[in-house]
Amino acid sequence: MGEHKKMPRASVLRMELCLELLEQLEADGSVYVTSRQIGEATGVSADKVRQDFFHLGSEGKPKVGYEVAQLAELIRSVLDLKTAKKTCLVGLGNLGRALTASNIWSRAGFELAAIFDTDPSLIGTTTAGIRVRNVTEIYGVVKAENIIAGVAAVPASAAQDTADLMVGAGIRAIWNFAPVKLHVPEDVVVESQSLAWGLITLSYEMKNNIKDQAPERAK
Amino acid sequence: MGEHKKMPRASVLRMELCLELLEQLEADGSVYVTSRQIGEATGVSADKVRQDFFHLGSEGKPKVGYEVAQLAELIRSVLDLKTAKKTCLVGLGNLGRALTASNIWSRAGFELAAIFDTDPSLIGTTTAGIRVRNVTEIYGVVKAENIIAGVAAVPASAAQDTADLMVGAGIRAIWNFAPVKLHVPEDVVVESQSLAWGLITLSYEMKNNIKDQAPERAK
DNA sequence: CGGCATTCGTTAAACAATTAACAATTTAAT
DNA sequence: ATTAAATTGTTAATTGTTTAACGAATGCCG
Ligand SMILES: NC(=O)c1ccc[n+]([C@@H]2O[C@H](COP(=O)([O-])OP(=O)(O)OC[C@H]3O[C@@H](n4cnc5c(N)ncnc54)[C@H](O)[C@@H]3O)[C@@H](O)[C@H]2O)c1
Ligand SMILES: NC(=O)c1ccc[n+]([C@@H]2O[C@H](COP(=O)([O-])OP(=O)(O)OC[C@H]3O[C@@H](n4cnc5c(N)ncnc54)[C@H](O)[C@@H]3O)[C@@H](O)[C@H]2O)c1
Repeated sequence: MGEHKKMPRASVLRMELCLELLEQLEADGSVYVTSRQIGEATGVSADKVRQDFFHLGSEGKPKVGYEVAQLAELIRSVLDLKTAKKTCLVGLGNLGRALTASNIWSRAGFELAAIFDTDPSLIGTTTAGIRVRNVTEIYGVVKAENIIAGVAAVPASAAQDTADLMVGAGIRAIWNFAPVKLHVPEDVVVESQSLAWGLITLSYEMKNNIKDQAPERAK
Repeated sequence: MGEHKKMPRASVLRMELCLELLEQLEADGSVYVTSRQIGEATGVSADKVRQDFFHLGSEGKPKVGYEVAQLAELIRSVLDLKTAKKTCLVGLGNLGRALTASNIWSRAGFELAAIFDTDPSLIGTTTAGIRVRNVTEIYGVVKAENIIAGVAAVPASAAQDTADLMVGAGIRAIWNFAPVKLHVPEDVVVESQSLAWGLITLSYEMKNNIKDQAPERAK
């Protein structure tokens, strides 16, 4: 059985997709699922699915497949989705509000515990049951509440300052939505996500797909 | 000079980041920029920057760098960001509202031209100057308005149906936010984007970074 | 019980992307 | 003018990911 030192990033992303399917299967009462079925449903080749599970240290039975509940648990464990991670949001603009209202936090073990902004008209209001505070309070709140992760949903011009504040307060991981490279100490993890990526790649693919007479085969 | 048949996907994503920087430099009045400076600002290695520009068919001058405006134009051209692409949104929930309010469309040449939903309490209301219509009207509207792209911001259970409707109406590209693999004809481009990816990878990285005594060097 | 078909775990080969290297080119300095 | 320093375009080496292959394990069927 394969031991996993570090998993390819692409595998991690696929695990997320796979877990989503597994949870659905679990809800539907399925007990076993094969690599082929997983591939069918998620659009990933069965080979790749098995290779990914190899990285995890897989547990399937030939001819039967993988036990759904057990596999889901393994993925949650490797991705560390079970341990609770208290999180703060900085910047309650359009994006911040959407994130606040969404249900994505708990799936990955994150719990939104504080919201900060600089806008006086927002400070003191309540969103999703959380009181919005002045960003100057971040140091004390993060320490007091033991918050370890932060989301930067502020304009690009304020992103580095926000990151510095977060790092100073002791935050170890930043989910950044501003289109800039954040400079942080080595022991702080940054995951940047530009929402525009999707549109840009779509634009490029559209242009190419129209020209291609032999488009990529679905696999 | 290198001709570009197909650019690596990763390069496309970096182009987006680079373009953001170039536009800022343009606004600041800079005329030239070197690969090293671009790398510095975007967090990409200078080598990779030059390799990416090689794919584009680069135009820099040794010792001087690249002409900012010209390079930006080249990227816009290769990514096809200039041609207008009329787009519709299906599903005006939390995510849909955030997307409607955001300014990401125009940068990539997309124009939000129609909004559809099934919720009677939404149909007929106006958001961002656009009247929300019943999704049953999609066929006629897409034809009449010459809409070529669609955003699926509906629950996972409705995503494939939505995709089928879009394809039936003649849409050639789908930006999908539901965590499912959409089955579409080969000549339709799908770009799926799970917002949870960021959190999942963050979770995995946090776990690994804490354990690592020799964390990845910033490059 | 004994073959047959299926599916897994693993290894190996093919492919793709990143990093490194360097000659060619341009500017600036002496 | 000539040299020195910087930076590009491009090729080569390295690294990483995906695809393919196949023996071993398992269930199924006669
Ligand atoms: N809205 C989107 O869909 C979208 C799409 C792509 C990228 N983004 C990026 O996400 C970020 C936020 O986008 P948005 O649309 O929510 O912006 P927004 O302007 O709606 O909201 C920004 C919020 O941050 C607050 N803020 C500003 N400076 C601050 C500071 N120093 N400290 C704390 N709070 C501060 C503002 O008061 C405001 O509430 C931007 O970097 C943007 O480029 C957003
Ligand atoms: N909100 C987020 O931040 C977030 C995060 C991660 C993933 N997602 C995904 O994005 C999608 C949308 O999320 P959301 O939070 O906006 O959901 P939501 O429930 O807030 O909104 C869904 C909208 O789609 C409409 N709808 C439902 N069925 C439809 C149909 N058949 N045709 C047209 N419209 C229909 C509903 O009326 C509603 O307005 C989901 O697939 C979700 O998994 C959202």
